[in-house]
Amino acid sequence: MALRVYNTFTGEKEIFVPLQPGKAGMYVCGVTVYDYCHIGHARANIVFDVIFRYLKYAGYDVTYVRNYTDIDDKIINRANQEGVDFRTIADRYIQAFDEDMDRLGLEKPTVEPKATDHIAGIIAIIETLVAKGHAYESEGDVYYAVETFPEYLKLSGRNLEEMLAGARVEIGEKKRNPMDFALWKGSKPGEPFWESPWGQGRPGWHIECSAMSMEFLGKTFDFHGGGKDLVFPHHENEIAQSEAANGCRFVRYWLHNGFVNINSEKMSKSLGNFFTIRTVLEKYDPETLRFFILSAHYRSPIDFSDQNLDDALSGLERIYSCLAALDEVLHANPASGDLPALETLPEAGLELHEKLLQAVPRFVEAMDDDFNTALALGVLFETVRATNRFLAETKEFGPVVIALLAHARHLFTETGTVLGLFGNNPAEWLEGIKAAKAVQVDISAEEIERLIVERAEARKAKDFKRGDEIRDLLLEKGIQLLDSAQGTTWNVK
RNA sequence: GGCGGCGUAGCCAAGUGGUAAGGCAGAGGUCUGCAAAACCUCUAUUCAGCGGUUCAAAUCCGCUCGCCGCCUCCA
Repeated sequence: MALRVYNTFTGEKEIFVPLQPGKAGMYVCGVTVYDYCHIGHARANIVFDVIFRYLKYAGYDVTYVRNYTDIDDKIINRANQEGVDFRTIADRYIQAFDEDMDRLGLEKPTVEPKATDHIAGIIAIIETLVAKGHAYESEGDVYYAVETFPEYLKLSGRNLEEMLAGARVEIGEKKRNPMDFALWKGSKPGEPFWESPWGQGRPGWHIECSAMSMEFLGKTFDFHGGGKDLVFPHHENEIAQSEAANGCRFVRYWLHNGFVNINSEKMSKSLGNFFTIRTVLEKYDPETLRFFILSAHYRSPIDFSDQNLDDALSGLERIYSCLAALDEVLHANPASGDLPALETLPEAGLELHEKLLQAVPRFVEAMDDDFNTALALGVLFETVRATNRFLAETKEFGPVVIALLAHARHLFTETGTVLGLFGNNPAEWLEGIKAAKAVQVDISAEEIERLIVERAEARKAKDFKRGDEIRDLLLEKGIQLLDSAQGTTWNVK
């Protein structure tokens, strides 16, 4: 079945029909660069990274635009606090954002425009809006007159009269209607500015997205995404600006991701209950964070907690352990050929064979259904179990068996490309997790190794009492021993 | 107050009309000198509650309870 996406605009899942066959245009609101990103930003960006990857996987030629808002009141405030230029602040946090996204395994969007590089385009749209009577100049500011756009609030399903009746809307003297919003703000002394037909000033918050999306994707394009909190006013205002200026439909499918919660409450700057990405990554592996985020549907709220991250890590370890086992076998036995015919498989391989045949179609079906990554991961876990079972029961690794295992391995490589997961060398990744855990343990690796040797000697001498003593001692310190034919390894519990 | 969402096992989480995926945790078993890992089996007669529609409801409708979001900068 074809790709279906939930469109905020209609409130329904719709079959995706691209504007131009074989192509997809996507604009996602980026960050305002005045501080480090928190995990809410991580979620939004990871979610749209996966959507970008999946659209490409599905065969579309995708143009993905994600902007940096590098001029804004908050940036100016921050610059004033530090006594530096706004550019210094913006550049610092653009770099920080790039580092964070890179660590989280995000692909680079096709274009990452900055608002300040598009002032001319912004001014051009505002001029058009003024000329068409949708905007007016007022003491150096330019405002959008919401009453001139009958479809205003159609995205968020609100009612202008009722919103006006709400006491929380502050009436600015410069505005004709309290709901009008700024397209251009005249600059105060000492503030950064650009020359414009209305004097020196800077763009309002929403207009940059109208300008940049039009520049790179055209007047009408396929997807526009962002966090749920952007529906109003940001996206609503973008629609008003773009559609009034261009006289045509702005966005065809609106996608909005759910929040990251802390104790079931929205994480936000104002509540002060946020964690920055870098803080979280001091404690957790970036792929674990990514895996955690993808373990829920992108529109659902997701609760961030140590417990949930630990569970995610356990799940990811299960997958990587399976991949490490596969790689070990495949490394020792060169793979070749296609998926073997059923009748040539040993009994234990039938289930795996069947799972592998279904895996990609099921994965695709899950992703086609509004990017259901949680379901998709479920499919992969089923394959892990089938693989483990087969591995546990297989003694001889003939060409047929190897071909089957190679296909299992390939499944994870292929789906991992879409999800941005499993890209690490499994053995190395597991080793890294182990090392990270080992740091928190009150015993050195050398000491552990020494005790393992001592235990081996004791066991060789059939001194199981001493051997068990050592094992229990280590277990007490959180070290779990794993005996195998090749010797003893250890893990941090 | 207006608009919207959610409530599925101890925890996380899919499933939106056809008889409850998956993960974590837990219990028993196989393996093991004993363990661990892995594997096998088990763990929701039931989807917040109460009514209704239907041959059939976690899924649709109504009401109730609880939680959350947007309405102000916010991913």
